[in-house]
Amino acid sequence: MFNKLKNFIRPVRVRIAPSPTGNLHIGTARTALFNWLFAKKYGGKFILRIEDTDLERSRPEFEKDIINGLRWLGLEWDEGPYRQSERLDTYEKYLKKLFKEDKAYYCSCSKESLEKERQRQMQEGKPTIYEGACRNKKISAEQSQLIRIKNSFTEPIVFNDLIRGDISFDMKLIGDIAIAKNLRTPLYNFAVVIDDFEMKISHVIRGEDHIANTPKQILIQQALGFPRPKYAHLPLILDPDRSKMSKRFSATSVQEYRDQGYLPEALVNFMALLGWHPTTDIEKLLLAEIMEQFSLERIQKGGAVFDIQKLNWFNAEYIKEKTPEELLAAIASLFGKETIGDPAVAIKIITVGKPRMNTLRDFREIRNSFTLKEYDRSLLIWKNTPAEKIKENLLKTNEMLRQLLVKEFNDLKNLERYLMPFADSNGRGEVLWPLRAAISGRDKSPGPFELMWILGKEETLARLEKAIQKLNSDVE
RNA sequence: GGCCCUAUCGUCUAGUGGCCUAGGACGUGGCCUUCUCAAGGCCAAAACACGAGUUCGAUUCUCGUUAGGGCUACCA
Repeated sequence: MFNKLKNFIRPVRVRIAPSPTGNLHIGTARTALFNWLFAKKYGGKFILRIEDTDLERSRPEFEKDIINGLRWLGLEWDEGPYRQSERLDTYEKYLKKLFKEDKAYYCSCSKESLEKERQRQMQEGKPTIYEGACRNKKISAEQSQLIRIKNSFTEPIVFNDLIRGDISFDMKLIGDIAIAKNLRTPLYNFAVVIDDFEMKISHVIRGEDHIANTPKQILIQQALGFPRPKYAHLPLILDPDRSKMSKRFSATSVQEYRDQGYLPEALVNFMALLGWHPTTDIEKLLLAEIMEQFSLERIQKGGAVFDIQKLNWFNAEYIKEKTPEELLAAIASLFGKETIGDPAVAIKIITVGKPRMNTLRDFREIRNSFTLKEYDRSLLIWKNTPAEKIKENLLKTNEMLRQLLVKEFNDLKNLERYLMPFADSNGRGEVLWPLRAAISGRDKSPGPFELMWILGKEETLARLEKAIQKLNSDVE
């Protein structure tokens, strides 16, 4: 019984097949994520295949970026990376097989004539197809421009998409598609079909933009007698104008988000929710938790707009969960040790700044907010309190703080316990506002105790003196 | 132009014929907390594209319209 079942249920093997013609794209990363989730959920294998058949545009540094990006996101692969450029013998073998069986032929049409034909068809309102002018011409390999496959389908091809249901294509509208430039240079649709077969891919999970390629790939599969994998086409990630995500609106590469100080947990969580939804109302989920509840049935059909606000919220949430030490390490590795300065101070800044951070990059801005800028005397005045009273309170707090040991200054709780009774008896606003204003020099800032804790005794007292002088000179 | 896909709050979505007075999250607004700003807590506004069917009953099923998107390479 079990063996019988095994004949029908193939082991789950999925792949991510990026082409190294650019940095790891958000869309590719999300496709990788869904493939990874599917593989892990069903105990299958996740395979990485680099589709570098386009020699002109493929670059090793992009491959490196893709690999680093997937690792950073925590999407480790079980097999690979395979490279199509290293598999040319295999493609040639199958190309020869097609020739031998009279299923492929050389085409000598020039790029220009093909383009002209295409334009003409479009103007006449006809579908743009290659009708097979060279099909029976017996063109030699030397005269050839490219290799085409014979499409003799008269019936439509219907395939079942796991997300969208049956999709049907009229094969007469597809024509004899190009599958290779020559025996050593396969084209995308051909290389994909060969590799998916050779790598025993069970489920092809990819972006919606590949729906139109599917009948072409099935055509090649059938010519070669390959089994058909199951298909699932994911909705696209969209820009705010609902077109396919592009650089026009926002950063499109994973690298850019990492550089901007986004955490991998946040990006993974956010990307998973672009087209998929958990089974409960809890949206904040780690990779392993998403995997637990993942299923293709819960994937949306329509495209999803990339909403940076929600990404920011996720990122802020995950930042709040980290310890200051963890954040310090992440910031140091991202921007270099020199942006941090004194680690002891940096830890304090992060502790105070954490609720204000959307990204790790915000650290710099928060750190800079502690430098004292020139400010107006009126900033020190709380509501309608007389300047004399303000000065009096400032003098008193200055005096109290002066008596504290440096060690006592470094204890945030102690600082607060020490000063609060005075503030309570003289009015919190009248004491705390001028204190905070004097130390920060700004109308908006963290609380006075936090500021003093970060700046230390010496700097705090210096700033207080300065404020008192301001009040003295202008009070006359 | 042709082919294909899609359609619930501004955005991501729940919803599989009655549990819907359409639920959650982000964002937005308000209130509370409070020395300011954040953070936090509470509350609110905000959507089934339209038109025909099917049905006792449609957000949910069917058809059409409209709107959006994708593909249309010797790129992947």
